[in-house]
Amino acid sequence: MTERDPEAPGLARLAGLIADETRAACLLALLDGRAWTAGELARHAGVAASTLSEHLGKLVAGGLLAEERQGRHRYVRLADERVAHLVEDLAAQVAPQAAARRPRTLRASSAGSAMARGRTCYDHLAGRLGITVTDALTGRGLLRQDTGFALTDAGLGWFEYAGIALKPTGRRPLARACLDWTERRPHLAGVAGAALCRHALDTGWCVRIGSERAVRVTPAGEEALSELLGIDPAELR
Amino acid sequence: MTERDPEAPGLARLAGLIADETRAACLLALLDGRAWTAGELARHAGVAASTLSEHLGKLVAGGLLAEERQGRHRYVRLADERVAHLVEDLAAQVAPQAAARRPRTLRASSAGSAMARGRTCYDHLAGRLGITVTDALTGRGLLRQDTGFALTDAGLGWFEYAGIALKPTGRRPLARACLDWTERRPHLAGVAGAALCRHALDTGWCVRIGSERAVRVTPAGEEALSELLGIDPAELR
DNA sequence: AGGACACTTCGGCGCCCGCCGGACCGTGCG
DNA sequence: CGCACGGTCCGGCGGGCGCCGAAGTGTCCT
Repeated sequence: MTERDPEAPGLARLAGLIADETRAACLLALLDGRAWTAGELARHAGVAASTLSEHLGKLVAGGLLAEERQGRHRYVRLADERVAHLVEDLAAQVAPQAAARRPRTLRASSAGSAMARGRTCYDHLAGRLGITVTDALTGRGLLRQDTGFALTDAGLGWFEYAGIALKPTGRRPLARACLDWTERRPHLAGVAGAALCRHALDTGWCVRIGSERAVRVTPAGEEALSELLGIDPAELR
Repeated sequence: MTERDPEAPGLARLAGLIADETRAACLLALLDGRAWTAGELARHAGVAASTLSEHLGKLVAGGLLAEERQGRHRYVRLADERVAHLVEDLAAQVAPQAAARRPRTLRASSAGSAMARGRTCYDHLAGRLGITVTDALTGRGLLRQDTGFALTDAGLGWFEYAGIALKPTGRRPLARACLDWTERRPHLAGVAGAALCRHALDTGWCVRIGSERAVRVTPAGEEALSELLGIDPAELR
């Protein structure tokens, strides 16, 4: 009959890179958008350094990770935004089942709630913080979600007014919806999402909690978000 | 250190479903949006019926496929639009490497060109046809791609004028970009893309070529697309 | 009723791959 | 300079899984 699609082997190989629990754990950890050392990932994943070294080799060879060697350290991060998008989407597909199990231990629950309040998702804001900002933009007519997902002209003006530069880079879309897997709702990603997140961290609207992906809104951030987007500070706590 | 993400096992399991070449071939085949019998897929993939039966069992159990049993036939199709999106995205990630190898045999090349001219991608139009229509919508101010991807108000009016109903279904976005993996450019998917494709097939603007994913524009279709979107019929040949 | 056919179940085979520990190599620090 | 340490390479082990053919079940046709 018709021959098997020629891209089937490539598809299988790509999926195979993610199909290992240890590698999956690495990719999820790297979703914070930062570079980790091989050792950190090995401890995080709970396997021997030698094992993780091989995993990194495969992920780098497969184009999912970019590496940067500094002295005796090997730093790796997600190769680009496309890979982050891919992992997000896969994780979001899994989430519906995960939503069924509720937080078990107190510690997991409180750690979970910090993450649920606000975190970074690769290079943009996510969690309730990300949703709140996205909703505020939409409610003020700066972002259009009813017929797709795009900034309006007023939205472009808002970014300019707020002093957040949006420089178009290659083919990456200016605005893109990223499905949050705790809130199960779309939030702002793409160039605009990344610029907003960077601005928020640079100007001190948010700070990272420890070395984790979770972020916290500062008093200065509350004031700025209230003024620029009419967000009630209580929503962020 | 910090514990491994709790969704790592789920992510690995999901990817594992796609990580087999035979299952990948099935998923790609099913991207045409139609239901295939187990036997058809077995012949397509070139494995024994018994082998394929087991694969289908896993894909269905994993939620990637929906099945429908009719008499002695087992029909399967992609479970929903989310799954189609996922497979598309993974395939698009693979495509860059595939683009390097050019068509080899004449037969593959001509079969490829029919697919490249126009085809369905799950439930919307893709290939050069999909791109041309998307570009025409964008050029006429009906679709906005510069700040994201969304229909404009004029675009909503166009669909109404053309007699294509857009009924919002659940959470599925009205317009969404789908990256075409032959053209490497975004084309219209989502509710609007599906409605447009269905309308095109129902009213005879396009017909399927054989039992494949490839579609051909009819003379009536050329006239309609020229009148409604100013598309030069020569672009579609 | 009987036979053809689509699909499923089962047992067995063989390969692939993730894991580890131990040896090795290079960097950085005291 | 030498030791500690991060990372890599290698051999070997074990489990998981995709494959098949043969036997079994249910459906449709004649």
